[in-house]
Amino acid sequence: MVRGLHRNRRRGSLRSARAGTWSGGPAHASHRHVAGARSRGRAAHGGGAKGCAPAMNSQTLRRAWIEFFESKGHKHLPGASLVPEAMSSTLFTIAGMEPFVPVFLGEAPPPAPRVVTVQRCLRVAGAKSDIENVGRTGRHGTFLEMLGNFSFGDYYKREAIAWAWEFVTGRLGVDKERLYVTVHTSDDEAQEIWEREIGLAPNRISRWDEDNFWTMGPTGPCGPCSEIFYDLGPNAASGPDDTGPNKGDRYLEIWNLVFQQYNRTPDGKLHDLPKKAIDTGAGLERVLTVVNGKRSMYETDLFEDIVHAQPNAGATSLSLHEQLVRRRIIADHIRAITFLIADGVYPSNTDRGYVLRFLTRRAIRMGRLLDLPQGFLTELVPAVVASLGDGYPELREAQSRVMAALAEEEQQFNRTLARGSEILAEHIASARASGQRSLDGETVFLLHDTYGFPWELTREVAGEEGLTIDSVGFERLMEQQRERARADASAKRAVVQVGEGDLAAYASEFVGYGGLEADGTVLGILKDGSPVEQLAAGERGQLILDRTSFYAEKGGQIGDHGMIGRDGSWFAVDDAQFVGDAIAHTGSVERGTIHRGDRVHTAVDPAWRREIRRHHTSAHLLQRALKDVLGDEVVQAGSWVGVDRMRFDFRWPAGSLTEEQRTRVSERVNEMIRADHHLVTDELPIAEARKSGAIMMHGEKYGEVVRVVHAGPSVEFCGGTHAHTTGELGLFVILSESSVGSGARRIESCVSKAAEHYVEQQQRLIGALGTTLAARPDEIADRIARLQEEVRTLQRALGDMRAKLAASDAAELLEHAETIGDSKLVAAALPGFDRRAVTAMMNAVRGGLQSGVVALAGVSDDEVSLLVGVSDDLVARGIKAGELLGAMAPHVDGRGGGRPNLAQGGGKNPAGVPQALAAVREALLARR
RNA sequence: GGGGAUGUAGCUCAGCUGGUAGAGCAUCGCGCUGGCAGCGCGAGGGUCAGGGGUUCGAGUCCCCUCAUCUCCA
Repeated sequence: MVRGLHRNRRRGSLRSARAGTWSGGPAHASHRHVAGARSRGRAAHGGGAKGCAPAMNSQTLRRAWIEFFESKGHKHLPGASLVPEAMSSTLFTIAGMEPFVPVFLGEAPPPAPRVVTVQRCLRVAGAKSDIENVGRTGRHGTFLEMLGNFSFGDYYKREAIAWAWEFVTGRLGVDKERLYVTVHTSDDEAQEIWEREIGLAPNRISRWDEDNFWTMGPTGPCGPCSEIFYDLGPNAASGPDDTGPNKGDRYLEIWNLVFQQYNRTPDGKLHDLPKKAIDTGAGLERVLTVVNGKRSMYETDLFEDIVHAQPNAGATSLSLHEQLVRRRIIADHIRAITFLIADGVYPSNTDRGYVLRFLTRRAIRMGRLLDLPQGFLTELVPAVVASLGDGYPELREAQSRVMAALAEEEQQFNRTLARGSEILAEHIASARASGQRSLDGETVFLLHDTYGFPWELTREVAGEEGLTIDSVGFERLMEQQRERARADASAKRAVVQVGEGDLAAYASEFVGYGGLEADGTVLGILKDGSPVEQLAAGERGQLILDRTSFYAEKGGQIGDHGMIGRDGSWFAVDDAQFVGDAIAHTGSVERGTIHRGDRVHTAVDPAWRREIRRHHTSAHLLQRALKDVLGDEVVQAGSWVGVDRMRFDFRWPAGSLTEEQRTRVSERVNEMIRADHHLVTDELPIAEARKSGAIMMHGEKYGEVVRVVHAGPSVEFCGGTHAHTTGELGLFVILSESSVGSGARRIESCVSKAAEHYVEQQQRLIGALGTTLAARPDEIADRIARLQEEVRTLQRALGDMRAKLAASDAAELLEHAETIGDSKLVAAALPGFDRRAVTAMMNAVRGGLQSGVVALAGVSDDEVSLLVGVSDDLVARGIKAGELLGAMAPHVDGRGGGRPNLAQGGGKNPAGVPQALAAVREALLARR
């Protein structure tokens, strides 16, 4: 009875879905957060009996971790964004060591010899692989926090192992009897430390090969590792074979100690690293599980709080266990979603934005299965912030922005579902009409691929109509799609690798913040992409210097122009770009010869740099002005600074700016320019800079020391070059305001000379208009409006006149109508009639001729327009306009065709018009 | 980055295999009318996203660009 009721309600909701409203309605919305939610959640997973307080919650564990390693001389660094640096090969930060990859590779100096971090990570790389396990096992999740301690050539295996053991057994008090470790087959040293110094029995240590050799990729730093496992007990075993680490679910890996010992070169050989390093990672969620005596990380406060924050389920056919799994998946996904948006990722159809969208839509589908009210996902954001806000204060600041972006995405998905439902209904109807029992794979794929309608929903709705779906055919098409994308990606990768390898070895120092000139040494020269020893006059190439005053394109500021030279030899630079850490100066030798190893003087074109500096500063002022006028929710989404204009993209969901907003923004910037603020640049540690409230671009990662640029009320992190005072900018002008995708706007503007130039140009244009129109500038708009009105009136009058003329001409033509057999024929040549005029005449003549054939030939500009009309009664007797036209067209060197009652054609030989008209008569006669 | 779809009046959309650019709503005018989207008649409103090509002729076919939606990597 109850089940039946549920099914009916469910069906009802789907029906309304197909009608275009997925809204649960206001009745749903008012049911959120009812008191029963908490107790129901508890009861559902059977944890209600355990009344004792947890040994440690996520916040105390996070703090304990940092404090413990600080006491061992480590420097605590804040975790990096989920969005890695531009050069990274991964889409997201996937490991605690990721921000330190350049350090391990020797490309950057270590921030400190010993470092401790809590690093947020996202693991959805193989979107289909692990994600299916999320919420189902106790240890799989997409968003994770990695606890890491690092040594860069400082301490090594002995200390790393000892401290790990001390933290787990001492500080956390984990039962030693349940701990097991693994060691690499080659690593007798680690085995010995575990046995002799820790005192672990040999039967608790197992040796593995590939499982205990850590690599970052096919090449680069790598080494053996040693892992600590916790025995969850026989009840957790996944089978009789689950008797130790790496075999099943019973033994949970909580810590991985990586001993970075080698560098693997492309030939596959291992070379000893000059400085051996330690990189350890413990999953916060897993450690928390163990500390609290739970079997699943979903039973810890990190997830329970978010599961409990979810509203009550509505009508659902899912078992309690399946409901809980769905709730855990939602909890996992909303954690990832919240952090992604906070770190500056927005839902889109490419790259990171797509992964975010994928997670969002997956979570919403899960919620749908539980019949949760629309918008539930957005409402969960505060719970995530409450859960993680202590560890990540930036989350609190981002909350309203995250909710706004998520609410928009939820709405977008509802629109997608509504549209997909309509299309699906059509396909179901036609499938049923043709007596099919199943929807073919092509249809399911079309709905998914083109309209974003999830196949699970297709199956569900089709099922209600008694149809199955061809999931084999669907999966085959999906695989083809994946294959296409992969083939493309691997083809692209192969290309990128060629040519850049030689430069990666170099690093250049930028010394141009203070001045435009510097002295350096030529480290390398490239011509056509390959290294050469020298470059002679007239040759183009690239120079790599150890020190340079040229700013390489970065942060949206374009590369400098200028000269590099030594006595008598000059190289003109027209671009500067980063290649790895090296700055490549592109240009050509104007005089003499440049050799590798030359001591050279670099001189940036002062006018060039001056204009760029001013435009860069204007970007800062514009951002400040946008926030002042539109509100602080404006977030920069990229910029481009050139020598004569500037492009600024920002998140702004409310569509185009009004005229008034534009004006106010422009006025605000000019105010700041007139105030003539001095620009002050501080270099400070990142933590202090953050406190100062400077605007920081989300997703951008900075070194330990950052540059903070003050320009009056504008305070921003920035590595670019700037004007000395805002007054230098002179005048700010907005050139355009446009869209760059949903929820993002672009402003193009200019300052200084470019702005002056623009204003002059506008004045010239207005002047020219005024002269042409003989009007004062303020009269131009009115004058044009009047002219347009006049043109319209004249056109209308002309149209009427034409119609009248046509009518009288038509009357005359009708008088001359011939009778051929029992049908009438009007055949006429119309000099000066173009295609439109002939068409008008046709209408006039046909209006006065109930039954008959009209054949007209207009001639204008040496082109002939043919038109043949046949009345319906004659069409019924088999006379086709197309055939008559076919008889006419050859005489004017043309062709044509059309429908039985009206045919059009044309040709380029006016001399043939009489013959063409004669041909119609003959054709009609022949039909008799 | 690759694939699919869409772009026509202010809005929602139709326009079959190329052959005179349409409907509903909205706007304006006139008339009728005792309401809730009242009714009737009429009018204005279009570079068919932009550019190129094929063709006698392109909203329709082909190519490129842009925008939006969507899937995959």
